[in-house]
Amino acid sequence: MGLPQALLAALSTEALSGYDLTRRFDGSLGYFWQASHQQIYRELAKLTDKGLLNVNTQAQAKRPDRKLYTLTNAGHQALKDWLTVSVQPPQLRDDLLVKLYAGRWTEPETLIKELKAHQAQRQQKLAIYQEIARQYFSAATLPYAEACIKLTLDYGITYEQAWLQWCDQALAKLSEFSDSPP
Amino acid sequence: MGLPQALLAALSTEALSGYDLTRRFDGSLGYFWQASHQQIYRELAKLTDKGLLNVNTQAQAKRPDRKLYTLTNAGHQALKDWLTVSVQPPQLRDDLLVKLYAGRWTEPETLIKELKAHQAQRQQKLAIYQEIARQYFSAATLPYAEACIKLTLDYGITYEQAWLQWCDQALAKLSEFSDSPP
DNA sequence: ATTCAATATGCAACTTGTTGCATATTGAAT
DNA sequence: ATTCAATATGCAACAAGTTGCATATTGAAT
Repeated sequence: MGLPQALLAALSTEALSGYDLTRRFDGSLGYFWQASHQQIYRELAKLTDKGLLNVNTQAQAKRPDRKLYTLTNAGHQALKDWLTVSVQPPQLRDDLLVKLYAGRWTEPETLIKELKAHQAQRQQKLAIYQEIARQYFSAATLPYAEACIKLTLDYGITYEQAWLQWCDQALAKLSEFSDSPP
Repeated sequence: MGLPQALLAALSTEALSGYDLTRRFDGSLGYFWQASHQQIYRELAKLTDKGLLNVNTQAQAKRPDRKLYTLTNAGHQALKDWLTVSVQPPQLRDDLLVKLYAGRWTEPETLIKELKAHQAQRQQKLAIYQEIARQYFSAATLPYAEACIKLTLDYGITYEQAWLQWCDQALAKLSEFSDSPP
């Protein structure tokens, strides 16, 4: 239960189409919540049914109609209500850790290779987060709304940095069991 | 796609019943993969159908039968094969970050309260991880199999520490916008 | 001319995960 | 005497997420 709220949150400051939202979930929003366009369209229909969203269909000359969604008063209230209800920390489900748990059944080299692939991906993500922080959130003082969003970005940066730090240690430890020179 | 492998991994070193596995997922394994008993029983049936698991039903005097599961050769091979196929980093889905993203629609005090609740939970988890590390993994040198498992524990410790570090910053930042004294 | 990427939406089938319920026994606590 | 926790398994219904497919147009590239 987080996608409905993520959609409400995204639509709380601007009117967006399903397509726009899909791209939001590739970027900013997507750094802490992912959703495919199929999920988004389905959920938008549900939220509209529940009376939380308004649809404003814009006919376009030569393209499919754009359906712009905005919050109804009920939608806005639902978002505010949710903000006061406590939520649980997410459950961790990480294939890589399952692999390490069963690591005895493969060579250290296999694990090292996998870790390095993840390391490269994480480094990229971290660089992106840092670039966003530099470009959009480098002001000395931010207003409350932006400061809140910056906290999510800070989270991403802290998290990726911690992951990379752990990865370095893990690689060092595994190389102790490896025959081939590092 | 990780539950089947987590089950195979758990059963790769000992024969266990569904009930045993359920408790494993409350502890060690559960720190990086969660599953309810319903999921576990369903998946065990599936894996048995596929010929990856053997069942050895033990009639017990006055209790329901215990079904002890072990890996077949095919099951063991499936686990080994999976270890060589690369997996993707997990997708992040965190309600708390969605809340911060939409933080402008509520008071900083609401967010602070929520963060502190999560902080307490995380501190507890960290303490548990550290205690396990102290009790079972404090030897100067561990054999490969144990060293691999220790890496998953190290991950948990690094992750929770990083989270708590971020949380401190976040609380400090939010208190700047709060009327009430910290 | 044709392919390809981007724009824009959506259905259907499937897998995975959650919630609620159901059964049956033992032993300890109230 | 009765309740409660632990042991031990499972079904059914639902919600959430994934995968594959389908449609239709524009403009740029080959």
